[in-house]
Amino acid sequence: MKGVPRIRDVAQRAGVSTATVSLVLNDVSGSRVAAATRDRIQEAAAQLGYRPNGLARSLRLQSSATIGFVSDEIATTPFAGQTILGAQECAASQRKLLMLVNTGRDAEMEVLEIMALLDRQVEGLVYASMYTREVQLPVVLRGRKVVLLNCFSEGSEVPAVIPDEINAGRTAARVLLEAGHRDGIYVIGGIGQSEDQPAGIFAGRERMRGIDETLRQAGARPKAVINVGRWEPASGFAAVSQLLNDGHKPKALICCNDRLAMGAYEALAEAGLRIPDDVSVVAFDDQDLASWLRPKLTTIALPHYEIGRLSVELLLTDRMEAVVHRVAMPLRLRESVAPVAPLSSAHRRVRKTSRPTKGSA
Amino acid sequence: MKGVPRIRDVAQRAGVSTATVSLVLNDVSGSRVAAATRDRIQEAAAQLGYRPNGLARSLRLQSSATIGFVSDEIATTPFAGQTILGAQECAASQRKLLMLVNTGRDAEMEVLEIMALLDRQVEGLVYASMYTREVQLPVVLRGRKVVLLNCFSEGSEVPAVIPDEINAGRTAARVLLEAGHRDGIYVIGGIGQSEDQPAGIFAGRERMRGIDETLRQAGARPKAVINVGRWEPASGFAAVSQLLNDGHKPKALICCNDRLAMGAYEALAEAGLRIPDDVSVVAFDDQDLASWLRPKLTTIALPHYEIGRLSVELLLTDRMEAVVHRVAMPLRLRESVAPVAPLSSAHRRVRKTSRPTKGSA
DNA sequence: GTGAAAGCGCTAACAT
DNA sequence: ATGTTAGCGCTTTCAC
Repeated sequence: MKGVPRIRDVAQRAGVSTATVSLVLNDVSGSRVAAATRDRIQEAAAQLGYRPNGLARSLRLQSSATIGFVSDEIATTPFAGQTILGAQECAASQRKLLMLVNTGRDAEMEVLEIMALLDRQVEGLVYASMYTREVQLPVVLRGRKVVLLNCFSEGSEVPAVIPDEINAGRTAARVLLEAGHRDGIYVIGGIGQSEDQPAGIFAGRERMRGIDETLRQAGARPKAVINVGRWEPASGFAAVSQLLNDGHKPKALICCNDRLAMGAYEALAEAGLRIPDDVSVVAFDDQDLASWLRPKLTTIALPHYEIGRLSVELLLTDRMEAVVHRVAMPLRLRESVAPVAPLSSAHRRVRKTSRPTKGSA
Repeated sequence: MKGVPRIRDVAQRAGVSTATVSLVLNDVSGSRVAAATRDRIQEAAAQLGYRPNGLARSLRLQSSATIGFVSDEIATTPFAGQTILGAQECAASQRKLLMLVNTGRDAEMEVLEIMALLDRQVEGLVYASMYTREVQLPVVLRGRKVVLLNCFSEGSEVPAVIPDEINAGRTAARVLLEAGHRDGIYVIGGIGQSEDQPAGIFAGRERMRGIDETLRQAGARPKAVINVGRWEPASGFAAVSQLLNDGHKPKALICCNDRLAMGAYEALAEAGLRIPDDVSVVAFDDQDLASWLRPKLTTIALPHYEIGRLSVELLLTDRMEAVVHRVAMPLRLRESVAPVAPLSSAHRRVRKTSRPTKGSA
């Protein structure tokens, strides 16, 4: 025997047929193999370092034990890493492998890449978007076993997994309300309306819904909602600077993502306002950035890992109903929210946030 | 014919044997098939929407057209996304698929995951580390076709691809020198020595080497090198605050990564020092963060994409010599470096950096 | 209890 | 110019 050992080599060495080796190695239930033979086979396999050829096995079994992961932009955004990790770990737990493919938002490429996956007989596909949005299910995917990750598609009968943005909005509002804030609340970001997105972006619309609802239920409402098209630090800085220049005196800011909050931090600092003493800030996403800011940013986390994990789990457990699964977005309580100006009349509420220790880093 | 069409179905429909279909569809060079037959086959295949079964094909061809990507931590760090993207795109350009696996730094898991890949007959493997370091090539990988990504292994005969950190260090120093800085240069980070890493981290050692060398060649040297164990914003803040408190008057800071620079920005701001007017700052990595800072950070970029791409290219072109490929780290010239205090004697040098427009966002 | 043989879907050497 | 056949490495009836 030369090269990689085959089942035939194991059979030969153990003095049995390949059929018996297969039975033993796969531990087939209803098979009656003598204990002695069994041992001989196990030993032979071990000695040779035999490992079944997965390709041959897959061909015979008509199942590849792989799943395809299609993403529009593997890159950028904190989304990628944790999402893929969640998907991969879930797949691994069922002894499945993930085949990764990236389409770069190019429709033609997308078809090609998906076909490459299909040709390899993947058992199912995850179709992932890097930011939450509605998508048109690619035609090549119709009738396939697929789950949508971080996107959804009205009318196409496939399950989808997205973050529960509405509840995240509620959480953000609640954090502020529980700290006693009712007045002077400003929202930076809004629905994220822009030329490209005249109706705003999904996260923006949903977060606003939750914020508005919860505030209203408490009889409060934002002093103003500043729509921002690009949710980047520079826009956050511009928006908040403007606000301050216009004479507004915010007591609390809900920033529609961490990056806007970063800009807000700068603008507040420049105006000599301290966080959270003068102004409380709460945001969304929980990028790494959030814990790099000083004081550390209280934010509602995108559940990247869980979204990836659940998508694959649905696939593997064959839960293919056209349901939109909304994954909870957990609150990361840090240092940027403080109770509203504690009056001399003693402490108003429990204070969960530790006071930011200025200059201690 | 029911279900997915097979080569047999195409053959039947075109009235030929499967062999001929294979010849035509694979466009085999030395084969003489009548143009008419050829057309009939093409048409039949098209009508049926026939696609060869990749598993069967791979089994027959003894080549799976897949490559394995093993990483210690798919997650965190900006590394993941772009690196995987580079690897995937390069693979795709050769019609190969990437199988992704993550070991979570668990040695036992690592072996299992790698075996899963090997069982699937991957044609080669990329073994990736999320931060540059020396690794011990896992025994299961010995004798396999593997390239090390962002890591290297003395003594194991495999190629490695890492960022060219030494030259990055030189670049950082050069940027400052070219802006006229010679005195008052401080390095924040150093070799990154800590309890865990008593000899410092690879990036730290190499960056320092390049910095020292270039500075020395210009007859300059850092006023001080502040070693920092954890290269995070908080440490950068602490280090620079300390410096300032101790009465130092830095004119330029080389921060060993962007995150340290973020902390440095804060410390400088708190001390009322402006960047780049009072202090120039240059850093390494080019995380997203770098362009979020105000003023935008001049930094030497980690070539994530190229590292991923090159690793796969080496694998696919079979360049398996045990060479350490050092990928250039490009300079991202932004706003955080300014010429040293322009004397009344007119402009000293070309000024490439645009003046940071305070407050314009 | 174990082995012989068929067959997963494809390609390639060899016939014709 | 096209068809026949063997075989990639494995699993799984079905005989014995």
